[in-house]
Amino acid sequence: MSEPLSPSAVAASRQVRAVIRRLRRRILQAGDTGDITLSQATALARLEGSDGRTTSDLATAEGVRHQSMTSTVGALLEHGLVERRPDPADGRRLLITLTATGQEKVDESRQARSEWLAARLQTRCTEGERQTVLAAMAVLEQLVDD
Amino acid sequence: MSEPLSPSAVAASRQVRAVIRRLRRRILQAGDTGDITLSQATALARLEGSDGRTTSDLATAEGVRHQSMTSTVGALLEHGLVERRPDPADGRRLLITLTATGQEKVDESRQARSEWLAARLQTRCTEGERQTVLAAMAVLEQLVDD
DNA sequence: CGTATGTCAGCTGTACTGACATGT
DNA sequence: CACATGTCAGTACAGCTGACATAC
Repeated sequence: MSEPLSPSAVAASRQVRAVIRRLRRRILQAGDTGDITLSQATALARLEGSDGRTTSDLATAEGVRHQSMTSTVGALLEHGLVERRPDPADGRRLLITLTATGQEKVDESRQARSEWLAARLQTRCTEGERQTVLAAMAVLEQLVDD
Repeated sequence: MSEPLSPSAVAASRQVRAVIRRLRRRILQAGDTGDITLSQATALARLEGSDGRTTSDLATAEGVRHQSMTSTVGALLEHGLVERRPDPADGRRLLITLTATGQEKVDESRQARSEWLAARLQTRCTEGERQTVLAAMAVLEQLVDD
């Protein structure tokens, strides 16, 4: 319990907390694209190139509860951006796929640089810096998992 | 302007967003002292070492509307963590200061929230991984600044 | 008067927990 | 039976806008 923490652990902890607070605010602030919300757009992007993913699957990928993803997917359904069909192999599952409109939306978002962070990573970072960020995210992701 | 985004920019953007969502939830969970919320704790921390700041002042510092800060400060008042006194020089202003209990809370919250992440960075990462995280945070911090 | 400060009410976005039905 | 999937209801948090009073 009172094991000494290395300077880098303390420094990294403080830095991570400060950065995620600021990043989160900026991302949410820049997230108003008009018609669909940020969490909807994020889930939509994850469906690209998939034959069908379940709500629970998406929830795990996004790190939220499956109940939360149900409402996100529900909004996408109402917008006609995704459709559902039952999994013939497992009656509990409903497979979510992009509709043609949904696919257009994904392309549109990407083309229009609706992702504030992606645009900044592109224009204000070197490839090496982006690789560093990716590596760090892999490290942090492990820490979140139990 | 309309340059295509590199794969690493798109991948890093997605990863960062997923990781900050998970980290934030874990940090909230770990720092849950049961009484005050994260935004309250953040505002409280900003009052440390101050002779008195206004809600508008705090709102600007946190990058939120003054109406939003009013409710945050209101909660802190109800908890007895801050107190208000009118500014003798300007009748519109109410100066907010920490109470003794509020100062205790600042220290408490800071400890509770930073320990979880620091401990994990210590026990589950190598020194090299911690340096990678620190490097990535420096990169991301630049992106938040205008 | 215009501007700044502060409050109140109502809304949205996001994600949570709990309870429940159903299918494997 | 336990477990996974999905839905619905209710709650919490954090921010927003609009309307208003008050003080400079």
